Amino acid sequence: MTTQSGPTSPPPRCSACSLSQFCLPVGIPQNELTRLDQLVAERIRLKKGDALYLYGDPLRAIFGVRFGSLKSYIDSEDGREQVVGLHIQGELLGLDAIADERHASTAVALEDSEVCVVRFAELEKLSAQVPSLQRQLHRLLSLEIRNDHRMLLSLGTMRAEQRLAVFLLNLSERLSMRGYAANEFVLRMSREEIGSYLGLTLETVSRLFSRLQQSGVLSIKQRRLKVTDPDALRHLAGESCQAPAISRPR
Amino acid sequence: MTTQSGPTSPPPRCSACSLSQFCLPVGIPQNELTRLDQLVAERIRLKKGDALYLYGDPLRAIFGVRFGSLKSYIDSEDGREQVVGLHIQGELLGLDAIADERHASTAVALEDSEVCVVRFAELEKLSAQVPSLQRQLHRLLSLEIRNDHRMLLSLGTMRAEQRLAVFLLNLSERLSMRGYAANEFVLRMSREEIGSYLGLTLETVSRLFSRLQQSGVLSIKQRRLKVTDPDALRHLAGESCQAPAISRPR
DNA sequence: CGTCGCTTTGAGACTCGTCAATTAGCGTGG
DNA sequence: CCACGCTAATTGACGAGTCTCAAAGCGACG
Repeated sequence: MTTQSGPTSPPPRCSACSLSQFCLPVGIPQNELTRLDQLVAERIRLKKGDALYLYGDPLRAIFGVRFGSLKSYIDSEDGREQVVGLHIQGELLGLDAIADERHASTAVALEDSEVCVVRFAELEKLSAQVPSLQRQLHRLLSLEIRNDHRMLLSLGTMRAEQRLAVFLLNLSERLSMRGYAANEFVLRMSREEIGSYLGLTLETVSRLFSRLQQSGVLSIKQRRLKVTDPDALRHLAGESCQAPAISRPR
Repeated sequence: MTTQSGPTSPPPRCSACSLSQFCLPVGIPQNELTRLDQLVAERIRLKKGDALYLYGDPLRAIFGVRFGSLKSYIDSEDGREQVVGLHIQGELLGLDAIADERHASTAVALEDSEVCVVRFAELEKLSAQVPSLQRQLHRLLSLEIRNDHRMLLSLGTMRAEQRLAVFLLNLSERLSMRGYAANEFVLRMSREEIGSYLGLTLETVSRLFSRLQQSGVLSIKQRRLKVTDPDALRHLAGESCQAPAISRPR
């Protein structure tokens, strides 16, 4: 009930995966991909609520989301939980475990999901042999750092409404890149989980949704969200939505 | 005045560096270290306030702090600044640039400093040939992710006082690992920069210092800090100060 | 010795957290 | 198929914690 469930699916193949443009295979020539296929020999199915790994578990593998979604979180001593990642199709998780070969967070499925198991020791070995794989692994590690910095910017400088707007737009973009509707999707996290992710309470999140619905920016029923005025949402998120200009130090 | 200054120092050598236990050379056998020496052929001296790189600059190298310290930060559209890193001796910076080969933050020296220049393309190449170097690079990337997650926990769940206590203890630990006094050091960041790092205003930071001094936890004169009651500080930071226990999902 | 930047301190406003009560939705079992 | 119970979500009232604005103090440096 606590840990992962489900049997292994038929052997997956990165070379044939429709998510390869988001995941590890990016930039790897077809003939090298077969070597990655051999490495990723297993998938794990998770039911909603199942844990993929727990804080402290030894690192055996990192994981790519095949379908569904997961959250990862860490706990403070006093039992509060900080969601540090929301992982959807084609995204990797478990990267924070590489440092000392133990998972530094806990990952739980937000819905029935399936992940590909990338045994890490072998991935490292292969990435030393396949430059394009090495490149992509580094890219993904760096991207994670960058995203975390963006979250720090949210939590550090933005008011509640702006944080939520930024979060929704980011999610919207990631979903639409994967072929889903940009303005109509299902939130897989509860108000409490969203709050944890954004450094807010569940009540504040709920109130914000109500208010944004009231003002016609979006409509939300349970976790079904429709963005009715994307421009307004972008405006709330901070206008330009582009990369900030070069800054002047000092 | 804006960008880096100072001439190149005599050729540095990782194999002889006293900081090698914190930096890239960790775990690399002596005979391989000479190859790293060849790669790190340059150092840059920075005066307080000098920028090492700017947001958007093409990634040429990542950097190891040889002495001194730097902050890195990103800007939001409305001109606010979020400090995302404080880098002291032996720590690497620039890792967020790997994803798209452009720096995603700006790095500025907090005091007169010197950094080693690690040309990234060559580092990648070498790390494919030296497994222990690859291992350490991955460790450092992962560690950065982990630290960012800790910061998210701070900004997301802690009150101002606790954030500051956690920050001071973390800094204290990093300094003492490098042979400096654990309970007496100089803050290289202004109240404003500390506030930015912790998601607070400079006034709040200043008030916190005053209050902690009042209550005998520390004494601070300008940026000279003395922790007079480390246990009390640890208590404020959340007791155990150990890694949290394994969490129960759901 | 004066200037400038950083820091301190105060007063008041406002956002958001807390506590509490109510409602809505959903699965379960009678 | 409906009643029940549970969890998630909503809404309100209130207060605490920070932010904002403002003024004054302090130090460093030329």
